[in-house]
Amino acid sequence: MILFYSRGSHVGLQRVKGIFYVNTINGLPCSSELCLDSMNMLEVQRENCKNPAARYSVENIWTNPSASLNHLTNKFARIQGGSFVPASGDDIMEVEQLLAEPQIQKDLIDDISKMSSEGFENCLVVGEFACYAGYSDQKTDLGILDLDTEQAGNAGSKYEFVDSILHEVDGGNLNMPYNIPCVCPNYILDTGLAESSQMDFSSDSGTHPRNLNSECKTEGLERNMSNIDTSDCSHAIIPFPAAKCDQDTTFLENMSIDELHDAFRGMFGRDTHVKDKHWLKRRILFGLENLAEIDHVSSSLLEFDPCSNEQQDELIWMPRSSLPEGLCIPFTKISDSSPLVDGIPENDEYAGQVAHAKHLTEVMKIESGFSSTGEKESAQIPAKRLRKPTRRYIEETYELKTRCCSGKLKAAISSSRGVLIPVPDGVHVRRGRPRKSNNVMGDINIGNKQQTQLSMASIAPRAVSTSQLSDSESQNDVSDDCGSNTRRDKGGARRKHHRQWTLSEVIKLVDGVSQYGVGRWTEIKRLLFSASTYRTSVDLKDKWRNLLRASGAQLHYRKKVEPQKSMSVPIPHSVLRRIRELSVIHPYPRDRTLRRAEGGPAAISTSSTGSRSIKHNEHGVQRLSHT
DNA sequence: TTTAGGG
DNA sequence: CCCTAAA
Repeated sequence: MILFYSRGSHVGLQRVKGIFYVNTINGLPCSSELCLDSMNMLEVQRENCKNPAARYSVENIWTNPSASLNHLTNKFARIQGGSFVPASGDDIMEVEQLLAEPQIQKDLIDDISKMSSEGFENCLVVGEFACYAGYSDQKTDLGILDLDTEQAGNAGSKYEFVDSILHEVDGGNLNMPYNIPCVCPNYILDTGLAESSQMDFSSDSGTHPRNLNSECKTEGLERNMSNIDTSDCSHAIIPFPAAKCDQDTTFLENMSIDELHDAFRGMFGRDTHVKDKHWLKRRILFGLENLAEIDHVSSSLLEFDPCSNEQQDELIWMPRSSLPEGLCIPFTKISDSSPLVDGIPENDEYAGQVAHAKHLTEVMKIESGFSSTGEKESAQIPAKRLRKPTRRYIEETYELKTRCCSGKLKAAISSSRGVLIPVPDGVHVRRGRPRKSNNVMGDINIGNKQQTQLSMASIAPRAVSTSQLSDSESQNDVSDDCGSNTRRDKGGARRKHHRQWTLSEVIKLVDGVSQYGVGRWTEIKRLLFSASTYRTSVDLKDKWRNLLRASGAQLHYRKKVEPQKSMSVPIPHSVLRRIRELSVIHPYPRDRTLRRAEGGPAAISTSSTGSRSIKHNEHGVQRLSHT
């Protein structure tokens, strides 16, 4: 059985009584567990659910399509014969693409369908494995899952398809109301990189070379599928070791259902209610086949038991042979930093999921979750297909998280019907300039009506320190960030916090202009203002314009030297003079009229050839600045 | 994306 | 500072 993990995703597996639970994905705990027993079985189990009725398994899909399986999309790990093989980047599909582009998904489906129609039904394909909730009535077209049951005993059955989503997708009706957050944000992953590097998987890659998927393909597929391009299906197909079952089925032939159940229980430590003999036989055989190997694998893999209260549990991490370096994160790390559900009642599934989504800050829409009791399916046959949120959404969510952490929440999240909807900035927050007052929070004045729509907007007043900005350049150059919350996203944002220009900045700007000339704002910004992130090149330009005005360089025709009217930061005359000189050499306003107004004599006397004179003039400027 | 210029 | 057109 193959489960997918997206490129860079990591799955933490825990083995309990021969069943492998996927308890973490990308280091984040799963709210719903993916249970993999030692065979080709996949189960979905509610977390912390003691109710056996709420235990979902593929058995149900196999035998009872109306079983209340909640939807599950997984692309985690590649597992064959009980060995855990991380899929290499080449033969997995980008989950993001899958989720983002339905067309791609359709392509995959087309591929699979094509193969299916060409007689490759014997392959096990778990691409975008989707389990269906509320898949009711007699419509048992769960893809090849049924086919599996029917052909389990066929001598030629070596592979089987599991494509439970094809029909629905083709009908444009794919329902995935509940997504396991299999793709975890990278910025969460990043937090644990340093620690994770300590983990050593070197022995794994060497110990289990046979687990590499390339071999998986060569073992079985190329034999029977040599005539097709394996790249078409390499992401999804593995050999299914049912063939060997056929060889040994004889000794199980005579067993009754009950006996098979006993054997099943003895092997997997749990009961099954599946009545299908073929299914039971194959599973038992498969379990026998792979038990030894699994034990070997689990013992040789890195064992990591964060919760060591259960002796038999082993946390197994994927070998990182084909994984990006340093992406494995100890489970405890993440679980510590991002609690799954904190402070939320366990039985409140919805709230828990919302919290889950919030914690993951991941693009996760929850439309319908597990119902706590067990009644579920009929009520909710959601009609919406879950799509990967747009990049915009992700960014906003990320920003939201960031701002949440910094106490400056400006976006609102409103939840309706379980769908998390990010409210872009500016939708609810009135945009506008603060009134003439110095109230920096002026732009936070929000209409009451709109404020009611803010479900969780808390705009923490921040200490305004404009007046505290001293002239010491070092201080004001280093201190930034806090007030530089520039938000230029369309749709409006709050006005950038006014940052007073200090004298040092002005001098720096003047220097920059003298060095690089007027108009090279980007260059000046990069070379002189690289430290101050809050000053953009546009800011420099604006400031220069203001300086020109202030220095009276452009206002010759008016009041000549109107010294600083009411500048909060008085600019020394020397600097003003320097600005004037520069304005002569680098006339900023290209306007002819102004140019005429500012009088040419000075320009002619100091400079003759425009740009050439920059350096020449620079010295004069420098001298001026020192005075 | 950067610059110029109006607001 | 913001916004936009233009390059």
